[in-house]
Amino acid sequence: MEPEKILNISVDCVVFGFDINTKSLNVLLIKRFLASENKEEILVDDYVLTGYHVYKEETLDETATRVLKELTGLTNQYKKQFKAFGNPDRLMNPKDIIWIKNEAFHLRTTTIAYYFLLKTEDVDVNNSKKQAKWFPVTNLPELGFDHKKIILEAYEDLKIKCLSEPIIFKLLPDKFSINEVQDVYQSILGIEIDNRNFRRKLINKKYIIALDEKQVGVSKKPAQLYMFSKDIYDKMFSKNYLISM
Amino acid sequence: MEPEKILNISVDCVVFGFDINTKSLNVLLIKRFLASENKEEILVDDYVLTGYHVYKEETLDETATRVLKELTGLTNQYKKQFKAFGNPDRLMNPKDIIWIKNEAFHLRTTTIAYYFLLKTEDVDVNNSKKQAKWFPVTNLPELGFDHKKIILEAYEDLKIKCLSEPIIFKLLPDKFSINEVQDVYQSILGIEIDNRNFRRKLINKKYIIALDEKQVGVSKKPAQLYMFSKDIYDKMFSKNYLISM
DNA sequence: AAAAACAAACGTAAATATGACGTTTGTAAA
DNA sequence: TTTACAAACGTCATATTTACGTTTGTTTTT
Repeated sequence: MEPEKILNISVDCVVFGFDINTKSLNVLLIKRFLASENKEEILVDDYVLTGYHVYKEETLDETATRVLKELTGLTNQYKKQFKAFGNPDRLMNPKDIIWIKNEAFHLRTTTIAYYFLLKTEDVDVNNSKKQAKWFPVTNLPELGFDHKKIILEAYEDLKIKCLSEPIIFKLLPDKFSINEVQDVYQSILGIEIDNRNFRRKLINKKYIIALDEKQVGVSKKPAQLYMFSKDIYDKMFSKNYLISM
Repeated sequence: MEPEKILNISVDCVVFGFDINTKSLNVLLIKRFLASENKEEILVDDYVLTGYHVYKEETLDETATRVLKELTGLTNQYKKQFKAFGNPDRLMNPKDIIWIKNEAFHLRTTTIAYYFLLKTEDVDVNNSKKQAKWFPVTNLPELGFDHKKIILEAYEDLKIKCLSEPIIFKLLPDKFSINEVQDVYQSILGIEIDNRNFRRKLINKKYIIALDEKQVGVSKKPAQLYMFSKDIYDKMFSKNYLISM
């Protein structure tokens, strides 16, 4: 039996996945489709974030973890609670009202929004009851509720946070090349970075550790692989207090 | 008549005020006191943040603005929604349960926490129905509910944010000296900064504008006054994308 | 087997920023 | 007039960033 829900509080999750092949920062979205009873008219046909109500006996973090697990099977992924959305009209677009009629849903629901950082390759989008699909964050489809706003605010937070914290590595495999790290930064920030300067900067960080391994199965020169050492990073108490406003 | 409340959602406000005289970053707290019926036993005697339930027809931002205004009379102050707190047990300390008996309060309330940045001098702590008092953020009194946690998380957010955004000026008067800016940084970050280097750095920013004015009523050499130009800052699209993880 | 293609990796010089200090200046109070 | 002292200015060494050119090690093509 399902635990008791808090009817007016939900958690919505912006699942960011980096696709190392297409070098694209993607968001995992769920299809929302509803036709009229005679099936002649399409009432709702768009996408939404994955989310669910908070249970009476769980923390907000637990809700987020549960929501991600239900959709992807994944646990232990990086997550951040970045903002709550509670405008009285946030579920009041015409399509949303139609949709909500079919769901057990409170019209004045406040949602606590999280984002996750993971690798697209870790998610099997077909192995889910829901129709889930990856979209580049720069090319989102039509979105229901206020979910476009939520995604864009998550993206803004990620852009800022990736400059000062080593969360970028959550989007990459444990073993990565310097250029892959650069690809992630470029995708997130939407900028070009000089490879020679970036490489030097990264290699000089003590918490970026060269492995005895190279890429395999690539044409052209295979890249040296590195790992990120959280231990070393933490020990460097890397709050460097550089004021750069 | 009071608008209808959402019983299980509140907004709590961490009101940060910088005291330019004592050079202290303070938090505005409200006394919570309850004696037993025979007045012989003190049941609750501590402090809490200012906060209130969200009304059915208002946004979360509006709630925060209202809460600040009710306590201080102030409007148009810098605010940031930084986190929601919704643990099932967050109002379950013995004192909190006693307290809640006397209030119209839902035991499983999720709170959306904001912090405000302003000047202590702008607040008249005596001109309020509630017993409000400033405490240095480094020397907090006993706190009710989970408010200690909320304050510390707000403080952490502020520490990080002040390094990359010019929010520091929200804690200072419109006209300020270089050393006053330094005082704010030192108070927030808990570090010593070399005055000569800091001064050089700040003066070189194009959005720090020297005024035709000096401090008055000080012994010793009066300091040159400056202002912060948000216009210039914004035009410099100062997202400088300096990766400094 | 040699050559071509090309990403990976290395290198260099100038400009800018930072960190660690010493020195001078302007004002009110002694 | 002198003193005290915060405000303001200056200097040098080092570190970081920016903007490029060059070499190296693979696989694929000839």
